[in-house]
This record gives sequence, structure tokens and C-alpha cells, in this order.
Amino acid sequence: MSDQLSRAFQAMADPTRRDIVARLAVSGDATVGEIAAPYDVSLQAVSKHLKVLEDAGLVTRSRDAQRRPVHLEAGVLDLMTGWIERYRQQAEERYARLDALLAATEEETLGRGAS
Amino acid sequence: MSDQLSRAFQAMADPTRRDIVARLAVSGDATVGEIAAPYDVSLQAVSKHLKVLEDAGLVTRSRDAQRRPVHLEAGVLDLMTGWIERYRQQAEERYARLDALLAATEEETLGRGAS
DNA sequence: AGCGTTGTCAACCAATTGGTTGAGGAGGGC
DNA sequence: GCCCTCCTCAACCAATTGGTTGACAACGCT
Repeated sequence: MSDQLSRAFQAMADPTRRDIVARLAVSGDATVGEIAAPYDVSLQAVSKHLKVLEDAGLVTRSRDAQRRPVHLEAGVLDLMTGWIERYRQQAEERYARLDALLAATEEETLGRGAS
Repeated sequence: MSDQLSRAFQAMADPTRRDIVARLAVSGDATVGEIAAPYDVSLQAVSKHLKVLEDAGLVTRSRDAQRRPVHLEAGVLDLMTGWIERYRQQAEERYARLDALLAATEEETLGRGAS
């Protein structure tokens, strides 16, 4: 689980963390306290979730006095969709080739049947 | 980790499982033995990985005598990219609004400065 | 019927995860 | 200077994960 893609997918595997990402996307930067407020867990637990998101590169934190505003970084999201889309496309191309092959075989069979 | 999206992201968080998905996308259906061959782990470990992928809906297995051909299902991949793209777009729209707001404020400030 | 091949199930193990509580550090406000 | 707010670090805990080995079920072949 050491590479970035693994950390990113791992981070997105938790509903709370996905929810945090969604809120940051919709509402923009927020402090840890604001992020933690809606959840029924300790602030420390949310802080851990943010650390997971940060280690995955999905989020950055700057310093503003004693506040630590959390900012969503879209780059890693693109990394994930890039990976997925790449292989989904490969699968589609393979299906297209398979269909073409089947169609060709079918045609050949029909041709022989007609001769 | 009970909902489908969580299971799907969790499944993709492991490099071995991602590699399996990639191979299925490129080369098409394969048996458990074929899938396990390149890896330096036991067949049982790979079987467990396939179970994770199956529980996530990323893969289906049919029965052909004692073989269990594994087939990639692209639907859940779309589910993942759909989620990600949705919120990435939300973030972009928010940035666009923010930029517009900043530009308007800047213009207003310049206008006042010139008066 | 017996054997080989293919794959799963079960029990176990070490490491990781997601949560808790308690302590403490970093900065502003009085 | 002292406190209050915001947040992180550390230690601990139960549950899950990714791996192992051993047993065995399903099926084709001869």
C-alpha cells in the first residue's frame, strides 16, 4: 500500500473520508473543527482521517494561526480516474475486437452455407 | 465499508488486485491459475483477492467444469469514476465562482480607485 | 473406481485500521 | 502572564486484512 495510487484508493474506501472530500469539493476549504462537526466521532478520529487523505495527496493543510485549513487537491482524483479509464477503455477495445472477430466468423460461415 | 463504492475503492487499493484488473481488461477472461501464475504468493492468497474483487462487483466468476473463469465487469469502474468526476467538477465550479467573485471585487476596487 | 487438476474452505498469524482517551503544543485575547 | 481555543501526538483496543499451511470438494481422464 505504499504507492500513491494505492494510498488514494485506500483513502477513498472510507465513507467518512469520501464525505469529507465531497464537502471540501462543494464548500471549499474548512478547518478541522468544521470538518469534524457533523460526525459522531472524536475530533482526533477526524484528524486521523485527514492525515490519511493528506498522505494520499488528496488534501493539503496550511497554517493560519492555530487553525489548520484543509484544502482539496484535485490532482490525485485525476490520477485515479486516469487509471480506471485507461483500463476500462482497454477492455472496451478488446470487446470490439472480439465482436469484429465473431462477426467475421459468422460471415464466413454464412458464405460457406450459401455456396 | 459495507456499501458498494467503499468495497470497490477498497478492492482497488491493493496493487496486486489492480494488476489483476488490468490484466483482465487487456487480455480478457482468465482462470484462477492463470491469474495467480505471475505472483509470488500462494494460489489461496490470489483466490482471496478475487473474492474481494467479486464482493466489490468488479469481477464475476462462472463455472466451466472445474475451472472458474474470471470476468471483468466494467460497471463498477464507471461507478467510481462517476463519483470522483462528480465532485471534481463541483470543485471546479466552485473555483470558477470564486474567480468571478475576485474579478468583480478587483474591478470594483479599480473603479473606486479611479474615481 | 482411482488419480490428477483446479480451486475453495478453515484455522491461524502478524500488521494495519479506525476508534477511544489523556496529555500537550501553538497562538490569540484578556 | 494566564487562559482558552484549536488541533496533534501517544498509547491502547477490537476488528479487519493479507498472507500462510493443510484439508478437501468438484470434475475430467483413463
